[in-house]
Amino acid sequence: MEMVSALYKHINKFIDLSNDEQEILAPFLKSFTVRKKAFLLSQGQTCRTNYFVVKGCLRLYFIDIKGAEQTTQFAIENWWITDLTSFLFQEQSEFYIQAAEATEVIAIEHHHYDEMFHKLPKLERYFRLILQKNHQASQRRIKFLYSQTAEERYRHFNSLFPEFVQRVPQYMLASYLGFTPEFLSKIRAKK
Amino acid sequence: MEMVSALYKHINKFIDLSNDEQEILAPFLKSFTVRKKAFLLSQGQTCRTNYFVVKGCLRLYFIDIKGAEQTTQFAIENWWITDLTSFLFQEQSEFYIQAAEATEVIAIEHHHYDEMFHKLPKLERYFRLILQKNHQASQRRIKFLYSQTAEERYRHFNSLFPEFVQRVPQYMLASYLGFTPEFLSKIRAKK
DNA sequence: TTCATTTCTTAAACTACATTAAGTTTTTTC
DNA sequence: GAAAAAACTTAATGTAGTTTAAGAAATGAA
Repeated sequence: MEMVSALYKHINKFIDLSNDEQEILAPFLKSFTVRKKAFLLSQGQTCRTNYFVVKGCLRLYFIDIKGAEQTTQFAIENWWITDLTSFLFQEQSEFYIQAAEATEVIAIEHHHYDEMFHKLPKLERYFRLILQKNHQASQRRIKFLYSQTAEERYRHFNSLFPEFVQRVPQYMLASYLGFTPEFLSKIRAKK
Repeated sequence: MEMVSALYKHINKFIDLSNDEQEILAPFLKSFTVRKKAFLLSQGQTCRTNYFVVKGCLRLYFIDIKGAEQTTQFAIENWWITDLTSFLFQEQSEFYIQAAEATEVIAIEHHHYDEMFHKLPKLERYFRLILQKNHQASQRRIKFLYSQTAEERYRHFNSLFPEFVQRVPQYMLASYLGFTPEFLSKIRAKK
């Protein structure tokens, strides 16, 4: 299956997009492959792109004051990912976006963004629904961060996404869950 | 100024809403006042409403396993607040929404939600932009939670929102920032 | 204007998790 | 398939923040 049709398929889960409308959208989309560990954004650059993951896995992270990588977000199949602050205001990013695996992505450029919504107002609804899901996910994530211990967060995440836990290195997962790789080792060691 | 006009004004910062369109929207809005400490949602209820704060302050919190209140969100003037998971899927909420001060709110009911977007598709854009801001705020918040110590988070928040810090009790602020009220006292004591 | 309630403070004892450092295993590369 | 690089483990030591508990201050109610 051609890459962009994965996005059309996803959009059609939320709104009805006719063939004509797909053709209007097409020129705004660029699809390509990134290999494992390649960067789509680095600290200091302006984030010019919103990425849709067709296949594979991207992660958003920053380097904290102690020099450690802090992964704040993963994006797998059918998720969008970007540094929204940098993307919206076209200012320097403090984040990196990196491929955690070889990944197929579809990109929409910031300089096309307004035009795209202008030509296809229907997409307002699609992105509203996507952002609503995002917001919902954020609310749940904050709740877990505030109510569970490190060990509970790991066990909970592991029970929700057992296959995903296998896909990424433990040090990425540890920082995503808010603790150190050493502590994750310790948790896994018992039982 | 009448309450709902505060919302129209806010909407008009993002999209153009004609007088006619305002009249279409009006029947979907209910505005009222809640007094300090009153609840708009309690754990176990289904969240049927999305709230817009005209004036005052609402907070979203839950009770953790140890019985402590964990404030995960505040909403002040011109912010929307709801338990999105409960609101979207009309399932039992694990949260409380409580007035931190006497508060003027505008409410949109879940059973009007789809109809509202149907009659006023323009609002898709408004809510997309609002949710985009939300998502951006979430990304920044997660970054701060992952990179700063409790003390740094307090000082940073305090420098960004000095007036707000005065408005709410310290125990709400402490849990919002992810630590105990006792620790906040300690931080404030030094210097 | 007093009594009750809520909020804030202080300090000692405790703990979940971080840090450091060295060694081991796994994966990648050529 | 050997060497290098990346990822993971283990364990001792350290610390930021919690817990508990009691008292003080502020706020609210009658």
